Amino acid sequence: MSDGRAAQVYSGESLLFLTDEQLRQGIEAMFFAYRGFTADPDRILGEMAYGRAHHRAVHFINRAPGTTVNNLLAILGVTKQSLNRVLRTLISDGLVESRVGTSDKRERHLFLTETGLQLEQQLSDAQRARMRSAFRDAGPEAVAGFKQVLEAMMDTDMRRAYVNLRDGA
Amino acid sequence: MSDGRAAQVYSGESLLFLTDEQLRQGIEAMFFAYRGFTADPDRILGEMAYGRAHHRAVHFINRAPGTTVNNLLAILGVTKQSLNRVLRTLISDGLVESRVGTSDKRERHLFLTETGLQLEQQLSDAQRARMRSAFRDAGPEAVAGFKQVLEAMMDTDMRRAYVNLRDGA
DNA sequence: CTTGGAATGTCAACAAGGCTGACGTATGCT
DNA sequence: AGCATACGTCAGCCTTGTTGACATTCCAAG
Repeated sequence: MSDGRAAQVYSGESLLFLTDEQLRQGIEAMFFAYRGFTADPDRILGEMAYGRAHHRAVHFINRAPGTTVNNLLAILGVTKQSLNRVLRTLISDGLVESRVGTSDKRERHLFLTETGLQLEQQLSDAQRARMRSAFRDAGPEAVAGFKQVLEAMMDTDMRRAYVNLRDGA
Repeated sequence: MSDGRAAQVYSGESLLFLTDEQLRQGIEAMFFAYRGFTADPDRILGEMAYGRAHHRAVHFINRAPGTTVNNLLAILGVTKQSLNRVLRTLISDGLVESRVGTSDKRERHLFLTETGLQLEQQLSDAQRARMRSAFRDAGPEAVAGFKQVLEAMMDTDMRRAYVNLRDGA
């Protein structure tokens, strides 16, 4: 199973960054950092009747306005029932608008309303503030490495979704 | 609120890595990567009666054998009731042993049994495999940056916990 | 020695947010 | 006409988080 020893043995050069110890550090760093990553928006959401699931929906609708439900489903990686519960509250609270598709009337295209945009701003300002601070502390080279490793850690489908969003598919 | 524009304006040199666009990429990278990060252990846990919470408990007990419940509570950032539910099943299933403290008999010290160690190995092998692959693809400099940014993203308390674990407190 | 507080465990109730399964409706395609 | 697709919804279940209340055990201070 574990080839950490092997990695150490092979490291005539410098594969020391692949030791089990280094990998464990990476795992724990992901765990603790993700907590920080979600902490600020969670605090804001906690004061309202919303949760992390609402944040995710609002984020990606803002990111790709007019996206369809199926599309969002694929990006979020949840079931339609799960997403629907969230969307229903967002729509009835007037944060999200659902428009019937023009070419294909089966599809619903999702948009943020003014209120929805405000919430998105509030949440992403909070989350960006932490990210900005972390980026600034670490510097541009570190940020490049950070993104490189994260991208390599994604499942293939998610990497595709990520790259599409990034490069404007 | 958002000072992304400001960052761009100030970037006589190279603060371009602090633009809102770059920060958004970082945010989405964290989101997608974390999904990959937990996917493999989740699959294994799904086949048993366990979930991600059990994984976390087992991981940190293995990491610091003999740790107390309070200690684990602080690291995991959940309530004792929540943790207790998980620990109870792990103990009654014979994966974790809880020993009354010698110096302070109020404390319970937690250890993995042989079976517990096996599960931990299985889970962390799976998780390390993905981390190793990502590290290898990205290379040592990227890994250094990855850890640097993640560490800067943590809450102060969690950073302390992380560093203590890393440096063997 | 008594008492207060700390550490732990447990019960009950609840909520968010996942899941599956089943079903209905509208629409599009062949 | 009939099948497939997109979406919504109802019902029920699970995990994992939360509060609040309360009991036990034990250390330490008075």
